[in-house]
This record gives sequence, C-alpha cells and structure tokens, in this order.
Amino acid sequence: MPKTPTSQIENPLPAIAQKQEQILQGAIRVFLKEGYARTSMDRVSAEAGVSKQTIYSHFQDKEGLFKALIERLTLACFQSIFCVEKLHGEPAILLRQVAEVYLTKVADNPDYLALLRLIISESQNFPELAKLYTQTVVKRGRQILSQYFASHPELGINDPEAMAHIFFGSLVSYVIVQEILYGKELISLSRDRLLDSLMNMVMSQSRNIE
Amino acid sequence: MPKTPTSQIENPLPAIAQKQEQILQGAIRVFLKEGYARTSMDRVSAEAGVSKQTIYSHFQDKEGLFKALIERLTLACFQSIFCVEKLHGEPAILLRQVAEVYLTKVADNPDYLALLRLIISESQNFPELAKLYTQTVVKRGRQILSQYFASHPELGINDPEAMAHIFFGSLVSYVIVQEILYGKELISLSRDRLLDSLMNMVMSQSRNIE
DNA sequence: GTCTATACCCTGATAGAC
DNA sequence: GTCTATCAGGGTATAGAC
Repeated sequence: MPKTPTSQIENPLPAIAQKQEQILQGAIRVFLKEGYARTSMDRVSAEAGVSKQTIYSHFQDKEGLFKALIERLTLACFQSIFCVEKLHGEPAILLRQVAEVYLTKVADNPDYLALLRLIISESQNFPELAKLYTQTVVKRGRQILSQYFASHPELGINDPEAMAHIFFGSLVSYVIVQEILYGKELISLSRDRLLDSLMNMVMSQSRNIE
Repeated sequence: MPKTPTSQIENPLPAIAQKQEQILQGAIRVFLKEGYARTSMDRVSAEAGVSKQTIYSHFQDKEGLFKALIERLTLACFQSIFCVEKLHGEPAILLRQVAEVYLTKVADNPDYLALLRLIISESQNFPELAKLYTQTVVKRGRQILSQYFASHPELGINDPEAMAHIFFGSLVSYVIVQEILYGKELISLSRDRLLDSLMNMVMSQSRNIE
C-alpha cells in the first residue's frame, strides 16, 4: 500500500458501491411500481442503465436484489419517520405533531406508500421482510407512543400499549384505506377531522381519574 | 314448454352454473394462496378438475376470472360481517359485539384475510376491485358505526364519522398488523386488551358533556 | 467487471377432435 | 361443451467475449 491509501479506501469502493446504488435506484422504481412478480430483470436493467449480467454479479438473484432493496427502504422509512428533531410541547400538541409527521412522511410519499403495499403483498412469500417492517416501523412506533403514554399518568390511560395500537393503528388504516384503497375518492374524511377526534379521544381519557 | 317447465329452469341452468362454481372454487383456492401474477391457469385447471379450455369458455381470460372471483368473495365477506342477526343491548355491549364479530369473521377466516391482502396487493392493477371492496366492506362498516354513534348523542361523540373511522380502523389495522404482518409473533396484544381499551375510549367521550 | 447472446422453462391463449 | 395438443412470447439465469 504505497501511494494513496485514502484513494484505495475512498475511491474504488465508492466505484463499486456506486454501481450497486445505480442498480438499487433503478430496481426500486420498478419493484415499487410493478410489484415483485410483474417486475422483470430486463426492465430493471433497462431502468438502471446496466446490463442484466451486472445485476447478477452484484446480487445473487432476483430474490436477493428484492430483499436488499426492501431492507434498505424499510430502514430509510423508519429513519424518515422517527429520527425527526426532538418534539416538544404539551401532550395535546406533541401527539398531534407525531401523527402529522407520520401522515406526511408516509401518506404523502409515494415510495413509502408503495413500500407498505409491497410488504403486505409479499408477506406470504417473504415473511422475513414483513417481520422486519413490523419490527422496525410498527413496533418502534407503538413503543414510542406507549412509553410516552406510560410516562404521562395525568393522561389517565389504563393500557398504554393498547392505546398506542389504537392511536398508531388509526393512522395506518387511514393511510391504507384513504391512500391505497381509493377511500379518498369514495369516503371523504380530512386529516384534520381524523386528528381532531384522535386527540379528543386521548385527552378525554384523563377524565376517568377523579 | 310442455312437460316439465321447472326442470327446464332448475336443471340445465344449475348444470352450467355448477361448472362455473367448480371453476370458481378451484380458482379461489389458488388465487388466494398465490396472488394474481403467481397463479397460472394450468394450476387453476388442475385444482378445479377441469381443462384449461373449459375455463376460457366460461370466463373471458385470466383477468375476467379474477374479477368474477374477487367480486363474489367481496360480497360474501360483506354479508358474512354485516348480515348478522340483529344486535342489541346497551352501547357498551353492542359495540363490543360488533367489533368481536368483525374480528371473528375476518381475522379468524383465512379466506377473508387473504382477500384483504389480495385487494391491497392488486389495488394498482385492479383499481375497480379495490374500490368495490372499499365501497362494500369499509364504507358500509363505517356508515353503520357512524349512524349508531350519531343516533346516540348520550355518547357525546362530536364527529361520528371520524370516530367510526378510528373504531373500525383500529380493527382493520389490528388484522393487518397482527394477522398478516406477523405482529402476533412480534408484538403480543390480545384482542381483549384491544377491545377493552377501545370500549373505554368510546365510553369516556360522554364525559365531555356537562 | 461489464457487455452480447443464448439456453431452457413456463406462461396465457388457441385449434381441432369428439 | 369439453378435452388434448400446441403456439408464440417472455421469464430467469448463465456462458463466453472483451
């Protein structure tokens, strides 16, 4: 290792990493749009601008490419939702912010919307990917909410975990029904109305204490 | 029309209808298990016990067969959930019954579970089927709940439609996460705990009035 | 490492005997 | 109406030139 040890680390690695990036970016576009079975490796190679054999040299096979892609997207989705700058304010404000962040990050992002659809679609054929999504996105979401509920006894919530499911689940089902199953066109229900009722619901629990 | 007008109506029609039934039953098993793209017409013909050509003579093509099958299942799902013998009792009991019926009919029925998964999977390729599902199952469910909330002002619910979404959506997301996305194995949350909190939540709204 | 060309399989759909 | 046999097309994956 004579001359440029940094270029040996920073130059060629990014070179091959860049190809992988290029393939993944193309593959993401096709898989998210078409689903697993309808996606052909020809289409991916065309979209990524590389030959088919190049894909097979970087990834084992179609399944390997798909798994790598879903894992990356799932982690990105998690970070996008939860690694926001620290939220603050009283419960009524903070909880609404959390809900708004989720809706903005998922419902308004075609990629994460398609990811959710794809995870559900392939939950039978790729159970490990569905479990990864559940572990990272859903479980973390519930945990954060649950811990918040538990650490604020003044809210009067008996079962924080169950309430976290109801709160987060209302958002998930809103995304699925309204954005994926065309509920937007068929049953109008604005986000503000949903969030108003959701907040109202959480807050009125405190009246159970006396 | 001499001898047996009844047999002319009841005999030959069921004969061809029976073939369609046979095809549909076989097709349902394969499509629900494999999804649309992974299902081959060869597999369907084998499962139904008829030749491929027979399928094509009864249905236009693979899409036609799929649409007929999903429409039938969606209607059956709706009837299974909502056409139950009239429920009765005070709100705290009736609402819990409604929720239990939904969970029993959908979460415990592999066919309707797979139907929901399939509707979401193919929502892009068959939007009309997703809309049918949303119209019949989801919209009706919300309407029934919404009307019930609206006709019981003593519950103190400000926005019955939004509350209906939260109530029904919590059940839908419970089914999707726990039953489809392996939440059962990863995040334990019993139905009783969910229902307890859900009922608690609805009931505590009434304390907003005074 | 990357491309072109190809092997081999399975798909949806059809033609023709009965 | 129902079956057997078949077609044309596109799928994944690989071989070999460079």
